[in-house]
Amino acid sequence: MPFLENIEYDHLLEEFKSVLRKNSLKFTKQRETILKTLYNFPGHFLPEEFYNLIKKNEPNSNIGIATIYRTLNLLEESEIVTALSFGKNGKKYELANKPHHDHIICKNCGLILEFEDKSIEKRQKEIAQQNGFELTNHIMQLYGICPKCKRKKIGI
Amino acid sequence: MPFLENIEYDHLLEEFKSVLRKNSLKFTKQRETILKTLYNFPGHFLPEEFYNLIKKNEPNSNIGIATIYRTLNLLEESEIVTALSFGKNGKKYELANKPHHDHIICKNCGLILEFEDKSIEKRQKEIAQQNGFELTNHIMQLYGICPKCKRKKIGI
DNA sequence: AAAATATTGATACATTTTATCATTTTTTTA
DNA sequence: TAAAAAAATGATAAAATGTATCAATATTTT
Repeated sequence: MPFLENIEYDHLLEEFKSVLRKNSLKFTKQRETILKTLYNFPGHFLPEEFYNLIKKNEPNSNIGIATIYRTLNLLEESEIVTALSFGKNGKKYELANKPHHDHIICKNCGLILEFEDKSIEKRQKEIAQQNGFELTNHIMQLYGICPKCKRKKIGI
Repeated sequence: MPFLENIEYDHLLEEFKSVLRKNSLKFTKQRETILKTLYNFPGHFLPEEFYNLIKKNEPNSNIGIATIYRTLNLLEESEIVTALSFGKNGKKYELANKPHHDHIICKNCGLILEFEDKSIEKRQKEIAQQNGFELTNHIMQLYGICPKCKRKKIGI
């Protein structure tokens, strides 16, 4: 049970519990399993991928797909997970407790890299202000061809 | 028939025809109507909104919704239109023949403003290079609360 | 421990997008 | 320019994705 000794995870768990309390929601086995899985599997998952991941790794949990959708929505609203939406697919979810970052995505193989850039963030804030907006968050995705696919000379 | 004398539109049309020729596709009334509508109605439309717009403005065209989807996908692949995807809705389409720009979106009322920023574009290119990517395009969407909604003090 | 409240899984339903296919339109060919 | 070839169309079935419903169950409050 490495989780019980993991400060980072414990912190996350407390944050989630706090959100639940504030909204008079309940802390359930399913919600805990979902959070734990998000923590243990860094990456970007569609709800369905997530569902399968949990079925495989927590065979006894028996979580319904509806609960996956419900919980991911809840976690997104609480800003504990971030949703990425691109391409033909629906939204992909990832834990938001890491420092903010954006994504570079390979149009050929779907590889996703993460990066962050303070100078861009700063400009974004300025631009929002210039337009009278109060900036809450942003999405930035760079698309291109990754080194591997470039070598393979695969066009799009 | 102002289109016949409109250089900008003619150019767009030629571009479209060129894409069609290259792919052994055919230039049809429906495809022309869709391109024309995109040109005449700047904005960001869902396929369904687009469908209704055409039904209203070109009552004789009688285009099926499937053709709207098919043509928007084709135009997107050809980079003649750009698709924006955010929130719970599907993709919104707009003509891509204007200078590149990004979007600020109000989380409350859905208002979309456009902007461009050369310094961000430059950084993006650098970041892609640092990661070995060949950058082809990007999406950047800033989210926040627009001035009007701020005044109304409507939270999210 | 009982009552109150919220959650769950299963699944029906809704919505959005794509696939199918007979018919029509466009383009090519001779 | 008419016939043949190729592709597109509209209608609609089917798939894909996400949400709502509801009886049963779990959690929290009292």
